[in-house]
Amino acid sequence: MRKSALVQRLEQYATLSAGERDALDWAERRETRVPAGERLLGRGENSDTLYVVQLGWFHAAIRLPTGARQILRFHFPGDLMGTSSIAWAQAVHDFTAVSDAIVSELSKVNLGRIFREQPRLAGLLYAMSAAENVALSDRLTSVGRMDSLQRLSTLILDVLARLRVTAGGVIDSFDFPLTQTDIGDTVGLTKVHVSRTLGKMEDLGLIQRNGKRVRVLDEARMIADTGFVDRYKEIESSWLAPPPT
Amino acid sequence: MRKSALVQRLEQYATLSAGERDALDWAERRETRVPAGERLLGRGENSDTLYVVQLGWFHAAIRLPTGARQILRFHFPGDLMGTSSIAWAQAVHDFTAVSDAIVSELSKVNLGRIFREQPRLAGLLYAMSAAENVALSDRLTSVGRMDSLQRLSTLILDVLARLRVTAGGVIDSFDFPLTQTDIGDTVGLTKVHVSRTLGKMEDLGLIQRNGKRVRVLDEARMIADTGFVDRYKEIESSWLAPPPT
DNA sequence: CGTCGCGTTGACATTTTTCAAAGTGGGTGG
DNA sequence: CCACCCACTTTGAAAAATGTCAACGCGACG
Repeated sequence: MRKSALVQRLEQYATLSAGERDALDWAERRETRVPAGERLLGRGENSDTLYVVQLGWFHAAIRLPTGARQILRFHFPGDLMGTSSIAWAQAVHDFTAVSDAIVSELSKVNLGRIFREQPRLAGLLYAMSAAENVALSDRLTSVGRMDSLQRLSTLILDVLARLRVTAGGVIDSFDFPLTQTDIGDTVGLTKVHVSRTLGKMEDLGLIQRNGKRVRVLDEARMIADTGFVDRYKEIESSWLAPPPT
Repeated sequence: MRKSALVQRLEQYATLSAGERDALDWAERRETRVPAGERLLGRGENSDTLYVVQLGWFHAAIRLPTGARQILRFHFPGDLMGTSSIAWAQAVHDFTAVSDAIVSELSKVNLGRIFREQPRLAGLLYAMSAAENVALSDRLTSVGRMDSLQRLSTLILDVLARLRVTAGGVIDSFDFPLTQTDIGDTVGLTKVHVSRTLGKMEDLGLIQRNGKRVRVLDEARMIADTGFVDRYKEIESSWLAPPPT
């Protein structure tokens, strides 16, 4: 069996013991393919399970009564999806595959078991949840207090930073599988304004586009202009005791 | 010794065992008074401890290089503050007392001990963190996809819902200790526009103001207009096993 | 070949910001 | 007790950013 993406993620932050790895392997079930564009879980549906992204992108979104949509967050391989619904019996957000994807399930009950038997894993998951919190805070700051160009810059820098974690090297271009409507729903702009602003960013020499591919040309200027901070490089776990042996 | 507000909060979600209560009492240290307007912790400062709000309001904020500020979240009694910084050695946000307040400290190391010895508490804290994520998501949705009137409505409804949790009854007015600059920094508007929009809400008969006091007159219409969902009523914890005895 | 989703562009409308000034009220020192 | 001050709120007019509506282009796909 392939090593779970969640195990790989956690191993970036701490060395896992065999027992910890086994506990995760045991808890994850039922790998499922999800084709691009398909919704994995809709708001209001019962949710007694979480999902681990093994491959591909997802997004989490809320839909307003008016039909408007806010995309809250993207989920990459190794992310635990659906934690936001853990405190309620029904899902709070929609989860939709942005690209062809594979997930495995981790039931809430099994998560409870991990909390009981593998306290350090629990702590790491807690830290990941806190990191998610900060990512949302950064997006909120961007949407609440920046203009359109800065919002798109932070989005691109953010995606770049997250991809670099798994890519293992420094990348400066990537495939951006979102439509401009999706992008607008992420940063709080209209698709029309997204189109104009991306055009302007190209004119300014900040980025270069080729179909769905985006190349970042002047990362330094984009960072200076937005105050972007890459928070994905590390997470602190020294407050957690070493694992049981 | 007074019962910790965190214990009270958790007891709303699950019946705590004596061992769980003791573990929390033991972990919390050093109550401190914080006068209104004082900053408890600034971004970038070392943070090896979390804070439990015992009394009063705080807000968590980010400051941009430009000087702009985004207020991310308000913390009420029973909230665990600083969890967002748990994955980093330095604080990520500023925490400022909105009103005169009292906090106690809960060091990260003691939190680690709770995770090891009281797995169900760990699970409850995880659920609280997930709930915090959802609250941020709701704010992001409001700022990203609603106009000024709706943003202010959701803010007022949100504060109202959170105060009702502790007030124990249905309240329809409350003291709002924020300046209009603060409010604007919360919902992504200028103080000038906040002033205008609050005036309009009064004209429309949605609210009524008296100094710093706000009375909600037409909650039904505000809810219908925003799709607001009160998520503070309950949190699910049935995926957690009963506490050790 | 036609259709459909997506991106682009233009003209115009609306919302929100900016800048400036005046009003208000609570607190403080004389 | 009064006068002043300071932070905050309110108001107006003009500017800027963003949204809306509509048309067109383009490529993928049946």
